Amino acid sequence: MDDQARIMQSIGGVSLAGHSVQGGMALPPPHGHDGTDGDGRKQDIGDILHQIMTITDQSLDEAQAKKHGLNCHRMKPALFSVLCEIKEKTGLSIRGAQEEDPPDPQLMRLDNMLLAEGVAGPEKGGGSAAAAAAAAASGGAADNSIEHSDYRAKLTQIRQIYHTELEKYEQACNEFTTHVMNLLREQSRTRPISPKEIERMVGIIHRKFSSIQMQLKQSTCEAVMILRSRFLDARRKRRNFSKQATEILNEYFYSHLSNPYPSEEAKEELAKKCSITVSQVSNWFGNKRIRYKKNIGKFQEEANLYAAKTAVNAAHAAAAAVQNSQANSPTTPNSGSSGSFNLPNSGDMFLSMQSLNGDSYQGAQVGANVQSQVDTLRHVISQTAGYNDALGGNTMYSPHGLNANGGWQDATTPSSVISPTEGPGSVHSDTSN
DNA sequence: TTCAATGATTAATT
DNA sequence: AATTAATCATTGAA
Repeated sequence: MDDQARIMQSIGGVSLAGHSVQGGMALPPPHGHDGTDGDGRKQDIGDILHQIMTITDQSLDEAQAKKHGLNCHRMKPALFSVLCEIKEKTGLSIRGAQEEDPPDPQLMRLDNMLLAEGVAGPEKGGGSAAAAAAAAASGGAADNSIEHSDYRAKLTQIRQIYHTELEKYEQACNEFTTHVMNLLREQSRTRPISPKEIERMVGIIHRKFSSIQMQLKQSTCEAVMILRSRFLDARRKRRNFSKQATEILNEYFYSHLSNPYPSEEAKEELAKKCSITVSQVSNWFGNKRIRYKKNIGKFQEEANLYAAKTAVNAAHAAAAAVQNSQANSPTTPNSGSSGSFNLPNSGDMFLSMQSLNGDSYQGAQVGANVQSQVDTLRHVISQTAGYNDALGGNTMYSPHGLNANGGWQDATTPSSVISPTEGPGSVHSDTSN
């Protein structure tokens, strides 16, 4: 009972003091009259602590009243700041180390991948538009793009899910953060909470949410990878090139048999003509070279076919070239070999064509295009010559620029003529499956 | 179903 | 970076 009375009295005192403070003047408290200022403050603090200790015993109304009283006490700000400081120090010592952790490398990887796959980042409307344009530009690639449109549709689906989920998370995170911040700010009126602490709390919340986000990103990445492996693995969805494209490629190949390495520009040209990509052209030539070299006999028929195809033009052009060189015009301009694969300046050196079937070619220096025409001519010659030298099995002759070591020397070879009637069925070395 | 043909990928090489 | 050689995975004809 006695305690209670004293408390009530103190409350009255505190309230009074508070009011006086609010009034604008920091008057000494009622108890402060008896001695020094220090004594009064001590008394104040004692009172406050006492009140805090006993506040749980009070009824709600009383507690509210007391709270108000405490809030208005003139010592409150100072005490709070001191308490904040103490908390700050202890809190920091507890978990001060993991303040600014570096960005998670795994998260970064995921982010990069999502960005690369076009899941994260800006809406790739341009991408689909470009693809559509490419499809429109190239009729042959239509089926290809249809294939990809399926992939794109699925990717867009993933993308949408990812973005809505991400947005949801973000929104939830923000909501939660503001909620917590409000709560803490509210509490900071009655509890010593420093801004730094709030900040830290926000950081913790963000970390938690970002770990959830990481899971989302991880599963999205997985989904994309699966989609990718199913749709974009070209080995699975291999399409044969159109007959036309193969034709063009073969024409080039056999008319440049001495050096079937199209320059970058030539590749681009071929790619455009065949409605395929440059790397596809490179693949094709890579495969062709190796397979041709491995089993020339098998390709003989094909070679002759394409040789015959271009024979007329080539013969024409070659004749013109020879005439030109005989007329000692030093540079042979494009002798317009049928318009196709006219290497503009393919870096081919001037070739001294001495030994075309042993004949010494007096035209000494002609351009690469002529060389290719000569290649073609060789086929024609070989075809008409009918030089059946009994290539029953794998007698490796070195036709054209293919030297004994298996390299394509652009120098001319002393090619004795080729057997045209050599059926397939020599060594089948590529059929390793 | 089988199997050669073929486009793509990969590791090694230059 | 381009190419070779080996290999993979699919296509399409038989």
